[in-house]
Amino acid sequence: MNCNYPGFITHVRRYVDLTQSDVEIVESYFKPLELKRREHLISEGQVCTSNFFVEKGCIRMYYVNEKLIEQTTQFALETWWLSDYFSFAKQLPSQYFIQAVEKSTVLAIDYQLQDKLFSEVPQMERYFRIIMQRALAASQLRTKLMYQYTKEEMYRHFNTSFPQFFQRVPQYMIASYLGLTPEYLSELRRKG
Amino acid sequence: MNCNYPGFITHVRRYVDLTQSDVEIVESYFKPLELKRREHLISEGQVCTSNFFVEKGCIRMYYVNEKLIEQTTQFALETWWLSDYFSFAKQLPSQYFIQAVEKSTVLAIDYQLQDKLFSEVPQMERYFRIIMQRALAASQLRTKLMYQYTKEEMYRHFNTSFPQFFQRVPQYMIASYLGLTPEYLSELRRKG
DNA sequence: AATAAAAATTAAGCCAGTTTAAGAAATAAG
DNA sequence: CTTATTTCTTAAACTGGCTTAATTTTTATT
Repeated sequence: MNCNYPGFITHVRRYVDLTQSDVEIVESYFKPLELKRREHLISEGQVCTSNFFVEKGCIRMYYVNEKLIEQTTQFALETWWLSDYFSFAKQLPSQYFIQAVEKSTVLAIDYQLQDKLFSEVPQMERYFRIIMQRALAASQLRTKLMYQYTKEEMYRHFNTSFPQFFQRVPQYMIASYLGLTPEYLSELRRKG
Repeated sequence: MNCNYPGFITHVRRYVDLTQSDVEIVESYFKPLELKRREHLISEGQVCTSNFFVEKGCIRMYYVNEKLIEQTTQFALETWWLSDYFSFAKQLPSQYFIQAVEKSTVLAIDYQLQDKLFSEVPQMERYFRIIMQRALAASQLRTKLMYQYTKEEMYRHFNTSFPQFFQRVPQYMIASYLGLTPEYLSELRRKG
């Protein structure tokens, strides 16, 4: 395949057809970002001007709560999109940080350029329609898990569903994402 | 405006342009449903074949938990879309019920017809891309509130942000949606 | 290899919110 | 208007998970 971002183009082609010339146009709209571990894509107070696609690595979104603790609200691994969609859609300041959890490669599409891309390659509007719907489905599923599981069950579910994740991400971030304290997560791990 | 579903067409036109002939095509794809209070649109085990737009009234999505209690996960008022997007996108059985909370008018677009609509009126693909992104933004906001607020704060926030809602919806549904027991909600209301 | 900084563990005390159970009030149905 | 059903309230006992604080382990830096 003749393209610069094979992970990304393969992903797009799972949902829509792109000719070779489409691929070249599409790629020209995306900016690759090489991120060191713990490097930030955006910080609280900035407008989230881009939507981010994870080519390689892992990023997270978090905010800092009133006790000055980082509360992780989302992770994104390879082939996942992540953004503060409120800030992105309205171009208003974000309350979040978006940060690389480990060394990562991310593709960024700018809010300002999106519409131009859609008019040049209409399939990309379809691609994003499908991606947004899929993200919404994932979000509904997660909401259901948060209602139906106890904190202990959240841990066990997450641990058995994504065991590799525990190797890649510090425990305190996982604890925060699951809605429990690091101390309690530690207790649950000991229990086995 | 010359159309059958003015609430809906006005909403679409907030996001994309439609000619009069577009309007006629679009409307032909939607099925109006008149619902009595407590009438169901879908039940657990069925495939959620439609995406629902609330013209008038209020609908909710809920599942029945292991204690046989109805757990409400979402409400939709006028101009909001609601569906089980996992079941809808994959055409697999749903774990949810979708029900009218009060007498309602809903427009349904069928999964099977969606793609035909998008090829006839491409602006509708754009409309749904925007709607899905907006729903995702709302979902991210809600997730943040669930992390940062205590149950008492959830109640107070909801109560001051949507006071009319308390008049329209039984308290036990609201309690469930906010993630607290009806007993505790009652106690909070007494406290004022 | 030595030092500093960050992350994870352990344990005791505590409390926000649940559970249980019974009764009162509101709404719907005949 | 009467009865049945659904919804809401009250209160006491209970507990899952948090807080606090001190210690150990791991990771990063010089």
